Amino acid sequence: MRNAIELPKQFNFKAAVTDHGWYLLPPFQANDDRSVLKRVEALSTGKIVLLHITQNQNTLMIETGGKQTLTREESEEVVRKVNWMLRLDEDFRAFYQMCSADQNMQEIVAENKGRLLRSPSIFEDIVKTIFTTNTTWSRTIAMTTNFVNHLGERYSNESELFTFPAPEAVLKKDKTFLNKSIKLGYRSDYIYDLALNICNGVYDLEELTNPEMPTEDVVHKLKEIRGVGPYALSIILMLLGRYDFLPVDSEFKKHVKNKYFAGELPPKSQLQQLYKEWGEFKFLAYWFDK
DNA sequence: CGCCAGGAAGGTC
DNA sequence: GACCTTCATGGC
Repeated sequence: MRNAIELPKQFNFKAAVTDHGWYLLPPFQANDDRSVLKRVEALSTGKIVLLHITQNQNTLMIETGGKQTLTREESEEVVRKVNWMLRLDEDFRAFYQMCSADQNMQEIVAENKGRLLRSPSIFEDIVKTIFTTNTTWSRTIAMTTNFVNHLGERYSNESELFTFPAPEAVLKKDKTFLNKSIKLGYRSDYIYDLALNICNGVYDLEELTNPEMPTEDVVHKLKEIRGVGPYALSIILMLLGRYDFLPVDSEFKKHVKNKYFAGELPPKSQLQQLYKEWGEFKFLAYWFDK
């Protein structure tokens, strides 16, 4: 089955997919030349589909694998989720205007960059962000792969592909399982508590996707999540389309130390002042400064 | 063995 | 606020 979405005039498929590392984490996968993005996704009806997403001129083609036929509602859900993942509705005009005025950011406008891939659900993005803290990228891939393969739903009988687990699937196991089998280490507590608070209705993550909500309110709610500190907060806000906060981590420090401070790291207060002229686009300014 | 990896929590002062 | 220690795990 096939769905088509008309793309914005300024759109770069490969950049949107690969300018952030999420496409390397299951259930996302890309082909060798990164012209196709795939993903197993569970729809709210319970049907599990394999999405095959690619660009054909000014149209985004979404094929759902196999012989499956989708109802109208299921098709609409697929389109809605792909729209969110690739940020097709996000308005980059103000950012591009600032880039146009900066000699070092001309490429961003010329190549229609700025969109960074995100997961269909904010739960998945928060979990994956916690998997990036205080560890290496290879461990992040390992944790995500274990998490998906042990707790996700299988695409089909012959398949080794799985969905990203719902919070309910996490609660079917205990923290020891998360620790020993999925090897989340001390993050087991964070992930279990997050899933528990979602299922209990303590957290309403969907409201965080509402663009009308003031950023300070989103920040306040995200800070309540154990495992989400300043770095993770910045990443999650970026994934929600809010670029006000810098992800000041070891990678950020390495970058600015070499590029702006001749190998000598300045005090923390000074780090937070970097890119401040970019206002609500500080994250993107840093991200594309690399 | 110790140190660190795209940190964060919980504690002290 | 600024600092300190501890937290699993794996790579080196």
